[in-house]
Amino acid sequence: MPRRRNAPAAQAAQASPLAEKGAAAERAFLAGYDAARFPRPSLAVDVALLTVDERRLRVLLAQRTEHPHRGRWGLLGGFVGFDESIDAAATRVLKTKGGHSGVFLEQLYTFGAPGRDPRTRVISVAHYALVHPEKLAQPAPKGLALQWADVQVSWAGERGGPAAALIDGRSQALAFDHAEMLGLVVQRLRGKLNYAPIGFELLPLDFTLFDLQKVHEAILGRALNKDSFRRRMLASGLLAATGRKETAVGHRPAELFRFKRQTGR
Amino acid sequence: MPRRRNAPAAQAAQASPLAEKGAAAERAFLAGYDAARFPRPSLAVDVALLTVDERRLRVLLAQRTEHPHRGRWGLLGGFVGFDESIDAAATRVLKTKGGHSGVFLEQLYTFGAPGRDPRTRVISVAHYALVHPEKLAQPAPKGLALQWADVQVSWAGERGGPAAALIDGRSQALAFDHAEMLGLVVQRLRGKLNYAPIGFELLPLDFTLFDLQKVHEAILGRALNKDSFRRRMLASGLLAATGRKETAVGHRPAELFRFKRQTGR
DNA sequence: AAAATAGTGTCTATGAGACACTATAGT
DNA sequence: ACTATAGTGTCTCATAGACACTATTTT
Repeated sequence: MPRRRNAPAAQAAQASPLAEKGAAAERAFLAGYDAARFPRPSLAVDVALLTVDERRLRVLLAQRTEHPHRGRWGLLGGFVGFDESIDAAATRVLKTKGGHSGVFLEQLYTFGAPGRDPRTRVISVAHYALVHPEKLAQPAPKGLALQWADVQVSWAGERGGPAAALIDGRSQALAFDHAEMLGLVVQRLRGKLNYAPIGFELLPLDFTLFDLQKVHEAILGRALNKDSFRRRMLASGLLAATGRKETAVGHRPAELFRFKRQTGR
Repeated sequence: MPRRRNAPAAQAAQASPLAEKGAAAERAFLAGYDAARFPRPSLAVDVALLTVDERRLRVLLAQRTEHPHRGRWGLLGGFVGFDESIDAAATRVLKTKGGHSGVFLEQLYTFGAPGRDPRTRVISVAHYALVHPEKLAQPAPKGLALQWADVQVSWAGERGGPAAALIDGRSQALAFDHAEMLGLVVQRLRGKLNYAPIGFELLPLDFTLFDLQKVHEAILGRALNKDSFRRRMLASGLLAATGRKETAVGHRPAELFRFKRQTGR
């Protein structure tokens, strides 16, 4: 996403006399601005960290240790600091509450219905992050109850709706509106899979074409045609053959590929 | 978008003894919660109202009458009330500052870089709205300087980047990060055109296939194949033939169609 | 008649799905 | 030898683009 800081201030610097008068007026206005005049909602971020393991789409949940919804499972969440960007807050929450960093992370949607948090008005900017299961071995930050849950949606295609999270096969009532957030994540992923190289974020450095297909199938919730999938992926130009093969697999070993990063990414 | 209010409170009502104890503790916690402990950013919405007129994609701009960026053109914006949902705020801003209601309106992305507003920390939830040019005749709310500007992007396809707004052919420096917002709107529209019936929002009730094609071309920024476009649209099942034809057009009149709304929408 | 767009028919290129077949590892 | 998956070749079908042609209105 493009982002810019305070560009207008930089433009005001190169001032004509008229512009200088306006700039002075603006400085005076800003000096007298009282930010506390209006009551303001609190701002939070929530992060759905996803992986695909054993053909299943899974999400990392944290058990809430505080009210509200104490004891309930929910996405990784936290408040945004006053001088902290939204991206930075999401990155920090993922690291300190989920123990992961350096993974794909993207903003999803902002939830702000009054009453979604019983404490006070809280706006939450929902994010999703993707990690491959090899990285899962990392120990959870100590003192945190974390658990990977299966993601299950009751709708097909990209229709949308809430998603359920299953721990040991049992559906969990999630905190706040996190079931809606999770459903929206699945919907976004399914849409994005058609045009963005998103599957690679859920795989280790080296992977086989079948591995990649299993990731796609887990996200889409349906089986894909093997032949067509192979051709599409090889034709995409995003795969670099390593020349090496799987070992110890009980059948003919498949070739290992790597993701060929786009130029300038 | 799915939305839910305070569902957890409803669930707490059907209480087992253990759950009742937890609910009591939660009520006690909430009674003692002080929302003012942490400094909080202000929350705003911005709305890019778009139309397609004479094959050009256009956006409604408002001239700022107050600091900061007084005199500059920007999207329609305003603060979110403490008890107001984000959607409601966007609808209200579109109505009171842009004079339009009953149009397609959707959340886009949330901008929250520190310093994007010189007053104080302001988070803005960017939206976009679509209206057809027949509705444009509505008079602007009095006292507001509003102006339709041409939207111009310097990038092709869905690559993304900021967009420029042109009034009388001259590019305007937009307030805040509104050039980024506008660019993101175009990117989103181009993507959405492939799978969502978005073009109809920019057309009057009755329209010809060529009208629809012109809308698509304005959004995509490139010419489309006539034959293929016709076939695709007729095959989509979204068009209802009216049996009537254009009149007074200086050439063979085309048949008028209507948008066949999806069941349940 | 000229101009301009509407609308139809047909050919070709491309990509997905289906299916059959061969290849190569572990057991 | 058997099993399981890898990987190739070929056929069919659906769809997009290109192009040619006819149709129908106003000026």
